[in-house]
Amino acid sequence: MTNLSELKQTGKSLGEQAHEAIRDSVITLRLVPGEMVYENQLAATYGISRTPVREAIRKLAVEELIDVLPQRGTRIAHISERKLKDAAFVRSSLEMSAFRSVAKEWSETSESCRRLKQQVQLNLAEQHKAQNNPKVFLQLDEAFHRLILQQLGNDTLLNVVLQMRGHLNRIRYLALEQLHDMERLVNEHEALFAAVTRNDDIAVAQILSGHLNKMHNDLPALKQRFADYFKP
Amino acid sequence: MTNLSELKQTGKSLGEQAHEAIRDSVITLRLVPGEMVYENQLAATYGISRTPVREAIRKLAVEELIDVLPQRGTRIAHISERKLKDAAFVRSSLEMSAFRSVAKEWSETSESCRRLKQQVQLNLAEQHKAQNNPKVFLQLDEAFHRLILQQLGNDTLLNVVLQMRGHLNRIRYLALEQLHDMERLVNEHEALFAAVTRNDDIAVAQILSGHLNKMHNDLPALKQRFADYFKP
DNA sequence: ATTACTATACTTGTATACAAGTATACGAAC
DNA sequence: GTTCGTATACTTGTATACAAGTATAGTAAT
Repeated sequence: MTNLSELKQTGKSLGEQAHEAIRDSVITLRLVPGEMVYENQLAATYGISRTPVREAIRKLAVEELIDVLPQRGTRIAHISERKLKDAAFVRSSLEMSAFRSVAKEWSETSESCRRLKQQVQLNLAEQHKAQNNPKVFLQLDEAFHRLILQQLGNDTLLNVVLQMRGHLNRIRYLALEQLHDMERLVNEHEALFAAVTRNDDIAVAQILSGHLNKMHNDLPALKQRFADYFKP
Repeated sequence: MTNLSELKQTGKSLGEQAHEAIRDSVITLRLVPGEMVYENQLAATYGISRTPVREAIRKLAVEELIDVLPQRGTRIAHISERKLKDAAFVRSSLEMSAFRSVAKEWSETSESCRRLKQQVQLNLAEQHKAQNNPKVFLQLDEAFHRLILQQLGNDTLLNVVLQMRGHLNRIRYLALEQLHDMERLVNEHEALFAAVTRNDDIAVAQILSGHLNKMHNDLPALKQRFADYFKP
């Protein structure tokens, strides 16, 4: 696991570092849904005091990744179908608007568009190479969406999408080994970006709409297999 | 202003109460953009210690309503045109999706739809009566949008919209006295809801799209008049 | 006068001490 | 055996003490 000295690296405050560390642990399921954790325990784990740990926990509670039970402890949030559905709706709405907007304003003469195109093409090439490595592929998938969202220049939107993806990614990590159809996902990514570069925002909406709904297929099976992780 | 004992009321923790109190002060401009505040000072104001004040401040910093300058103090965030633009985009995208979805699933036979209809009609009647009271009208306006958003049953989306509105409302409070065209806004609200109740999601999108862009008209004038409040 | 240095009085960041609420184990009463 | 009450060992909530960074005022050197 993560020990104390691992945190002492950067210029960030202990609170921020604890936040990132705990958040990552929750999303990648190293801290399993439903598990109880305690401020003292986490503080000891990271070799820091309760204060920065509390700060981290409060932020994660706002995100609904953990539940604070007053005077009783802190629980890693169960995976909630309701929350998944809601987060998917928000993410979909925002990515749809964002991608369409980027498509509408795409121009090969724009410097930023050209730079983006290079990065995306690099990313897509790596996606092809990572077909047999689900974890790497998942990160490249994330990076692809992020690259295009960044082109919009709306950090607020980007942060909301990333927050939603925190919840959605928990089930993707749950289904890591079952991550199949990677080839189809790459193809969709390529079709999506092609539509962007020819200013075809209608096609973008069409492709993206189908693309984002892929994940829900495995849900029933996952819910059965990892019943303890889900909200009753 | 708010004193200490005002906080001791409810079952909520001091941290939550401080968060609500400070947040409200920021949005209603009692704490003016650009002003420096200090944890000790706020703690003294509310008659509590620094700990719950810090908790509140961290949450507000995530929302970008305040800036924490390490070892220097805390600044009430300037009004940023960039942030306004970004927040408006996010809000618009989400309300558009939400309203359209509510319109598509509207049914007069549904119990929840009938209940909502009653509440909305009551709200619209009050909007008519509040034509000469901008502050009340603003709250009714908020309530109208909130009522319909709640019908979607997506708390996550609602919370994101409310967060965006925190930023957008600061300029509405700035322009309180100039809040004109209230009659037109009511009419738009009525047209909007009428479109919802006849399942006309296309009209909903059309009306809402124009409706949400109204606020930006006054911006240049406000920026000139309250230059200190804006980011340079 | 200007510059460079230093002391100082702030600030937030972090650790720790204390208050208060919750669940449980245990035992007495019945 | 069951129930009730109580002590106890936890937890988070809050207050305070201490550490460390920042800006500034003042002073000495030039």
